[in-house]
Amino acid sequence: MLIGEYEHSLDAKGRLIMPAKIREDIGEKFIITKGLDGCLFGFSQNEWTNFEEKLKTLPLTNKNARDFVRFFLSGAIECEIDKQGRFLIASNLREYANMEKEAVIIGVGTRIEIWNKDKWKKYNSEENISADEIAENMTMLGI
Amino acid sequence: MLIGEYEHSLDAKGRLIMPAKIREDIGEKFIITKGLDGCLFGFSQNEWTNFEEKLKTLPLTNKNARDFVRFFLSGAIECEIDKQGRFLIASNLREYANMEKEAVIIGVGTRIEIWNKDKWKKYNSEENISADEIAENMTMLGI
DNA sequence: AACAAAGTGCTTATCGGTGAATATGAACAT
DNA sequence: ATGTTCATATTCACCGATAAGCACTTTGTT
Repeated sequence: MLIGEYEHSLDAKGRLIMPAKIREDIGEKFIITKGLDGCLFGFSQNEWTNFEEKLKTLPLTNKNARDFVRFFLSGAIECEIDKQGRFLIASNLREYANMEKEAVIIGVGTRIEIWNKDKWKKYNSEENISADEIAENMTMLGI
Repeated sequence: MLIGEYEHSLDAKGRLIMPAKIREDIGEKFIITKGLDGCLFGFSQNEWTNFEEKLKTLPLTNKNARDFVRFFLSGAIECEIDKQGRFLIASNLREYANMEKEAVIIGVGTRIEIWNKDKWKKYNSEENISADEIAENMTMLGI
């Protein structure tokens, strides 16, 4: 189970440290893709192959399906954690998520998310994340 | 599994580098053909025969189906990757996809797609996909 | 035969990715 | 407080992938 929030910084070549506590769970090789709200998603191999299998079944003839598959697969890349615990974030993904220097990695259960630090702070300070409100919405989901 | 997004440029003779990370999966010889949404499709030998099989099952009696099959088969050409990792895009296909200089190759699971860079950027900036839609689809697929 | 156009192959320079070495800092035990 | 260990940050050097230019070969046309 992926949890926690970790701050780290990219080096000159766009590499980022994978927090020690997450390394085990995510595996030595894992996949990152474009995510929602301007962050990047990171999946373990297991979670990812699961997802791929489902994408494969979508029909080529349906435009919506094509768009969806293109978004995730073209945005995806396999990463490997090097001996020093770092991994490279491909330049197009760095661009997509506005990663320059300071980054935040958070664990969200089945995946991790990688954020530009400022964006993450801002996202948290906005009132859209009042805990009360979230709690209220949860009741609808039956929790 | 073909994934990722790679930018490269055609040389004066219409050759394009096959990204190193894709070369293995697609094979030394592969097939490209006209694709949907104004790009070119590229298949490994295996995926191509797979695709052909599917086309074969379409009913000859249906005009739509006949058009569909003609579209893909008439445009198809076998390509070979040279010692320097490049392949030639036939002139009729270059014309079809408006390939001049800058190109983008993306992996989409069972195939690659080759886009004119500007066209690809434009495609991405259009709201083909909204975050909500993606989120919705993700839940449906159980991610 | 002469020429143009298209395809193929080679060479070189540059840049990004990769690995190693070292420095910094936090956590913990003595 | 001191030293030890582990995790993270930073810098540097090297290597391979790619871009670009050029030359040669093949093919087709006049």
